[in-house]
Amino acid sequence: MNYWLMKSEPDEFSFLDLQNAAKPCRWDGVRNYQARNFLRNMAEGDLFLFYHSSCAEPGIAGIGEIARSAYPDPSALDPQSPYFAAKASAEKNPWSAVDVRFARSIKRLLPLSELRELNGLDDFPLVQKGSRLSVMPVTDEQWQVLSALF
DNA sequence: GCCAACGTTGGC
DNA sequence: GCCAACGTTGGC
Repeated sequence: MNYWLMKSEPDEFSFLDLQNAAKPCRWDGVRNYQARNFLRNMAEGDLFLFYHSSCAEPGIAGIGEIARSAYPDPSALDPQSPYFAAKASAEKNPWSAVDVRFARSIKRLLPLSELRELNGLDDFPLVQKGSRLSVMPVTDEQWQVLSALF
């Protein structure tokens, strides 16, 4: 099983939204090739850190689980969607989505500022200067470091 | 709101 | 293929 981190703006979709959802939620709108490639490497049952970005308290809010592995992202074909991709077609849709569900809560939000202080996360893209990846892998070692705070 | 850093676009 | 211009991300 692999571990991941995925960013979401809580104003749009928060960890609480995921927790309160009655069924799996689609994680769509990823429009970066590197992030998309990580999506495609996800398997049902993988766990991910749900990260809140672009908000008052950026940080890890909780833990989710991949409920369905990657499939073509329907939002790329929807002209009404903010994620509409004009160059995509049903035959050739380069973008992927996964479905996710709530896995477990953590004791408190783990703020980015605190994550920067931890030892063992130097190679973690989240804390690297200039990194904007919205989907990234988490190594077993990094997960171990973080799980001490869950 | 600012701005650094990055990714993408498009002319050449 | 280069690279300037532009748009986006995302912390602060």
